[in-house]
Amino acid sequence: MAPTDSPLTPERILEATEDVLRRYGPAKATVVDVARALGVSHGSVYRHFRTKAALREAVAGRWLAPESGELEAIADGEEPAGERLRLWLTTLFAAKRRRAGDDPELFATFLELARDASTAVTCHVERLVAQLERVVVSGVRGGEFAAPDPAAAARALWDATARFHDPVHAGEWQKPETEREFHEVLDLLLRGLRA
Amino acid sequence: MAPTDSPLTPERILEATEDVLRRYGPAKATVVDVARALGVSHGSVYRHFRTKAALREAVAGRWLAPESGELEAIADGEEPAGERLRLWLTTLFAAKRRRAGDDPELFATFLELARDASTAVTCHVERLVAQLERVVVSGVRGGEFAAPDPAAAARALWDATARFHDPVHAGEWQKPETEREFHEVLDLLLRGLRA
DNA sequence: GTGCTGACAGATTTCAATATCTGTCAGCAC
DNA sequence: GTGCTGACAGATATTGAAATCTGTCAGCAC
Repeated sequence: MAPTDSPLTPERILEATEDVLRRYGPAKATVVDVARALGVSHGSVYRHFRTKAALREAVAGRWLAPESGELEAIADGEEPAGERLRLWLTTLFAAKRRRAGDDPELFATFLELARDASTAVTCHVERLVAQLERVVVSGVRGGEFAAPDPAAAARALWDATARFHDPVHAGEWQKPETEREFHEVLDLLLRGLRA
Repeated sequence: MAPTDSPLTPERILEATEDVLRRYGPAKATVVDVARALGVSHGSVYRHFRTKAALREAVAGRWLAPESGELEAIADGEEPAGERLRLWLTTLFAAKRRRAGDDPELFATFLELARDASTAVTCHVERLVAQLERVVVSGVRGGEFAAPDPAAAARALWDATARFHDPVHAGEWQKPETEREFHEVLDLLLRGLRA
């Protein structure tokens, strides 16, 4: 790739890293590849990101942010808590499934990071469980849900739907019966929460 | 290993295969190793099992059988359905966790087979979900549970507890908070089932 | 000083030669 | 005939030498 006159920013490095990851996948992508794509030496990349791991974390963070944003809008919406919960989980599952299909290489990166309990992924999960907790709390306030410990209930909702959002299960998401199984689990969980 | 005078039976081959898998793990264990342990040529092993995959399947079947037996006794017991369901799932989780710790190499074999959707593992899961369904049906009969479609409810119970029985999650089972999280999920699911 | 380069040491990965394994089968021993 | 052996072809895994990568840093250009 030819050198550019624009300055080398973290932002530009992250974009190039995403491209490289998409093209080569997490196993083959190297820092040298990223530098080559930017037309700079790899030493310059290390000026902005201390390690290769930090770079991958940053890419994952950028990739995860829109997901958590979209869900936040639902979690803090105006519908009844039951509706919101159903919509939130359905949207989460749909987003995961879409991205696993559209961006398999980036998704593989994300799966590796999840395996190592990376900071970016852990924080993302904490944010999402906190959103769930807000929905549960508002449902309890409105008399729609009964939950002595909303934080525990939110965590239980997260754990009970693991098969539909944990990337290790991504291979099963394509199967036609999965959609039905997801809704069965959702119904059972909602019945368990109702006052 | 010195040759024996006793005849070469499938049973003896399976025992030797278990030993070899325990010692070398699924990645390194070979049919030649099994034959060596038995003091015969590897051609003799192929007389009893058509392929290496068939041999691994048979080992997995033998390994899985006691688990499904123990759970069957609980599923078809006399206690109230709620108690039975709680005990069944708790026993399943405890058994998985124990075996993942005691026999890591054999457990890794089992994980590989689960990944490939092997016949032995698929049948095992079907047996277990059928047991769950019997518990749900008896709960509905006794007026303890409400479930329009017991088969779907059984499947939902299985899917919602995936994090606590699916071998891909085995790494998380050691964490101290997992026991509590399991019971939170269990409580939520039982509340969802109650009439 | 600021931003980048390119050479470097040690760790990791690649590649091709070599060895081992899987699955088959003709044939030996009983 | 029955049960096993051991050699074989093709596929797979191992190995060690060579190439590449990661992360550092002295120094060049501006």
